[in-house]
Amino acid sequence: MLISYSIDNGIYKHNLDDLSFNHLNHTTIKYKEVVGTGKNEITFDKVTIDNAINYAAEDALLTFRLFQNLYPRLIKEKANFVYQNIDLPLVEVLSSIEANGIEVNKKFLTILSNEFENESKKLEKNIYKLSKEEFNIGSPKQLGEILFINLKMPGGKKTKSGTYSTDSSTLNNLAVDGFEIAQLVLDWRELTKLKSTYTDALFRLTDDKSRVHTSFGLANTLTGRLSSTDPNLQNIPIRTENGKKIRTAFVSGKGKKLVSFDYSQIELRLAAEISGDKNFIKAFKNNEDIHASTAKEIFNLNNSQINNDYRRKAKAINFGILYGISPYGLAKQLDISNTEAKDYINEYFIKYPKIKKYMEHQIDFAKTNQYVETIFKRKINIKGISDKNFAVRGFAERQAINAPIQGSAADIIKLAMIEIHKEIKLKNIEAQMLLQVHDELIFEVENIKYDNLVSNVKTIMESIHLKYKDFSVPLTVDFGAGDHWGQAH
DNA sequence: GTGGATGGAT
DNA sequence: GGATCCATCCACA
Repeated sequence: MLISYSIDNGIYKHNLDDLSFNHLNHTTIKYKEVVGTGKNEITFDKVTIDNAINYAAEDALLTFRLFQNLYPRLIKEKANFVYQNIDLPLVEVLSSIEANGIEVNKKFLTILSNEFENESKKLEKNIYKLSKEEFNIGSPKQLGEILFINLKMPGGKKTKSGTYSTDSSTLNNLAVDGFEIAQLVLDWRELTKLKSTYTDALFRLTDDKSRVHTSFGLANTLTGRLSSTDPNLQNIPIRTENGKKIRTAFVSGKGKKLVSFDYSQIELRLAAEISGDKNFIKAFKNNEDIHASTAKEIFNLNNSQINNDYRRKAKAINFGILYGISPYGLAKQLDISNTEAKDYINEYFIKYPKIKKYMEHQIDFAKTNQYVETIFKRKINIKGISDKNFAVRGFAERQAINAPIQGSAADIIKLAMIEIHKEIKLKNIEAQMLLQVHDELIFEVENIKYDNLVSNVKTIMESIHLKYKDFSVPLTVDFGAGDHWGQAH
């Protein structure tokens, strides 16, 4: 468990009784205090059983200081709802998730690790053949010199620090131009990344029951999302074929299943809800394919005219909107001209006028208040909203647009987690919450309790927000089950 | 030890 | 020059 007390980003207190000490070697207690203009940070790292008593003594001091210095501001800044009803009760839930851990198949991890190793060794040999010399492929500096000096390839762009850029888009361009070595390096990068960051690291972090226990950060993010470390279980691969294999290593115990529930398009739904855009709300009420629906609107298509290319473009714009897109960014994303991108965005704002209003309002609000807020009034401070530098200002503006959406989604799934945790206890459902991945919750459940879990969890996730606020847009949850995470998702 | 480059997720 | 994170590696102090 990783808890911060932070005034910048919501305020938190914890009670020692709330914490599980089953996995103290995974426990980091972090105390952050900001008073006036000074910043004072005390970090307790890797608390062990031996010093738990000392830690308890420290905690009394921290709690005292918290109430003396921070609690008055908590009230004054009206952040009390989020504190009392979301983040504080979530502490117990996270503690339980961390203690549960999730089982991994160590044999399979070993097989995967060897497979990745062998494949990357082969690639290495082929890369050296083409480069005519051996070098450290993992060094961007050496790689850049090989490609752009020795082999004289075109398109060498320097990074800030003066080395040649060798990121995936650069290498991809070279690969498309027929430079075989670039594709080999991309493949090599994928395999070595999977091995070092995932298969080997996960193996190393298992306990004596083959389970891994992450630590969740409750106050590490600007928007109110959780974060996950040691290992980070919120970025397990899914996009590539090799990456997907990693998810197969996360398994359920004998006689049990892993069940995954995920919110469908929650951030776009919240954008519709917060902005009040009629067109968007209608599409969600009718349970339409939202990207196809957007394609119809902005390209003026009928049902028979929609194809994957239109849908892909509409999807990129929808996601771009959430992030406060610029025509330049969209152009790059879709590989189209700036003017074409600008046309798309203009058309978008014509069809979804309240979205445009929302964006403008967020920027105004942030300029006036130096913060924005989620549906549940979580405050998110925004720095640089009036900066003279357009890059700094633009960044702040995009934060002002994105943070309430991302943060509201975080609030909602947190509320659901708290309620589900209660419900599982109350109804004696033999199931454990294992993971949260921003819009997804994963459980391990006795086979015979599966139906009970599904009906309860789905209902809570889809309706918990209604306890506090009426919504125009429905929230929907998809679920799946299997013997491993890949199957459940 | 630390910052930069890179890349994994939502 | 699209938001939020975290881990790994290299290179340099």
